[in-house]
Amino acid sequence: MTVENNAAPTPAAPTDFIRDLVAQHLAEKRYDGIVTRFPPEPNGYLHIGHAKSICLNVGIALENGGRCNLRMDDTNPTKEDVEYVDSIIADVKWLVGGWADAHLAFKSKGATPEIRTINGRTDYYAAPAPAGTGTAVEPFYASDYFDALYACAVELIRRGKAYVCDLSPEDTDAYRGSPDKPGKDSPFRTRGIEESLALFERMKAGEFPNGAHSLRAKIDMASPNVWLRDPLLYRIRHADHHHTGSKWRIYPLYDFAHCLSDYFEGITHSICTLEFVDHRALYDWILESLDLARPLPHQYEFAKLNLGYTIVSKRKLLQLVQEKIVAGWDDPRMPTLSGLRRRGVPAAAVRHFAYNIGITKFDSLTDVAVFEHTIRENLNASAQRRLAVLRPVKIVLTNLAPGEVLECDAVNNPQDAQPSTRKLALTREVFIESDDFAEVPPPKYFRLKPGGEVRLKYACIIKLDEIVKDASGALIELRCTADLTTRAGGPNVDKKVKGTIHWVSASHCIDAEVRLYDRLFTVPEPAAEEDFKTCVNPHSLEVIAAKLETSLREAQAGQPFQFERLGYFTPDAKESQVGKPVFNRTISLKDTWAKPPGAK
RNA sequence: UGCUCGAUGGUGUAAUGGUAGCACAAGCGACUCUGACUCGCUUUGUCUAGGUUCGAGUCCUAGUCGGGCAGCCA
Repeated sequence: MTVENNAAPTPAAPTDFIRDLVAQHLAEKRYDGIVTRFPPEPNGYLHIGHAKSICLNVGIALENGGRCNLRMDDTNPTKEDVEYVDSIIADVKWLVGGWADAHLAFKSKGATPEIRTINGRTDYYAAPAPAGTGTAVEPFYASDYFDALYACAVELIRRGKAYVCDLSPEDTDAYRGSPDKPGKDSPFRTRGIEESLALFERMKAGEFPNGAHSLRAKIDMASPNVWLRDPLLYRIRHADHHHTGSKWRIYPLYDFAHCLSDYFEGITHSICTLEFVDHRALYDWILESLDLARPLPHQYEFAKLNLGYTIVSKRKLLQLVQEKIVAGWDDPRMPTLSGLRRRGVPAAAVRHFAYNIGITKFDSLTDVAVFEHTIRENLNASAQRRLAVLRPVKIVLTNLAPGEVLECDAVNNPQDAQPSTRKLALTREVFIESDDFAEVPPPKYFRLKPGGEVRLKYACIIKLDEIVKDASGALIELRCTADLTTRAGGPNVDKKVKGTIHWVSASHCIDAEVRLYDRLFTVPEPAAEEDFKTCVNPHSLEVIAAKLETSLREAQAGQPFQFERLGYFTPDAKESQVGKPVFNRTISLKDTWAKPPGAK
């Protein structure tokens, strides 16, 4: 069980053109209630771009007292897998948990659409699981509609609006023409209804090899919209399906399955990304061709997320996984929800980000700094502070006796209304960060330098007396004097020095592995490269052996900490154990000083 | 050069015919036992040209530039 952080509320609902439309439709009483859906294909893990869509769809449901169905858009058995189904469920629950759980809808496990008769017409309805009854639930599956979809396809054929075509895939392609040139009618376009019906049934029975026939909508081969040039509705695929097993030998295509799935579920607003704009005419055509009994859903499109220094494409992320450029879909460097979670990014921060970036139809590139800001903002409020030294340099406080232990009170989180404290042990030997010492300090260096003073946070001010090196000139230790009058309760506790640094006692600390993550790509727009893999950041992961204050030994997986002056760190959910923690750096603290001129 | 969608500071977004605002970023300063946080200040914007209007980022026309579309993927 990992510690979840959903403390920060998601900010007030934004407004955007889609929410405006929803409000308008509600005012017009176009629908009884608002139903959206999030329809991932289980062919990869969900990423930060999906989070934008989830927050939009679930957010609209939440704001309007409606629901958002989680639906597997699983019409292509050759690319899909239960591993992905499981990860999608876990990631969506994580993202929505503590925020809008009541509006994320599942169906009863094993349920298939109810078949009803409305005004003499056969109708299919896929109901959500009743709330609070404790029945087992699962996501909606487009594949649960295969029977209903088949019936709709038969109905289309009967109405003369679809036909079985025998053209090969290559010929189908050639007949389609190109955007600026009309296509050509298939010779099978005029085939009789009965013949198409019989052929379609034999396709279903598995009598033909892949590609031998297809079911096509009869629309207009000369349409300027290529998606209206008799698009395929069904293809033959002799493949088993992760959810329906070996039952089907034909599978519907996206355009046919999606609009009808929306209809079966009573979706009102079917929100998708811009690349589907051209498909909207087909979406409407299919639904309008069937004389359906209930109000029809409508499709609205928004621009998907593009994030700086990030790849937001399941296909490309899959390549990183398959080629082992990363350790898996949940590698903390991945922009997947699993990766972000493992990295220590709170779900609330992802949600906040999704709300901050807005919803438009402009294809933009969001600065990754916006995301980093929401992560820091969330963690600053929620993360307990601890002291840790990543790259230790030994200090000997010469005026402390060996074995002497001075207790110090350290604040756990200064952002808390009533900050609590914990005890830290100050001993003769301590470690400080190597960055916090400079033998030849640059200008305005506030940290430890020869003859200089610095405060050990929560302890006292120390003065550097002597730098000890070995014969080769390598640093052995720094010998300092501790001014114990500057400790809490001491007469000079208020003495000011420019620098305060973090430290850990050499005898009261633990050794732990810490993984320092940096951005996975070296360029702002890796997707725009000829080959995005050529700009993978070779320094995106550095594993170090750090010295941590002893209380960190008990850190729970998923629990966020701020290592003071360094950044936010979270025990790795897979490899960290209580007693032997392994920390992932979620994100560094903002550093407005260390940046050398001209550096990144 | 078919169809389609779009264009507001460096980035992202708001303003629904009436004072161009917010966030991030950047810069300066204050505060500080985290060079963090917080606070204050500052820089920078309506693609172009016409038109409608008392008034246009918003409406109209034309242009420019950019995105998407020709999988038996979704």
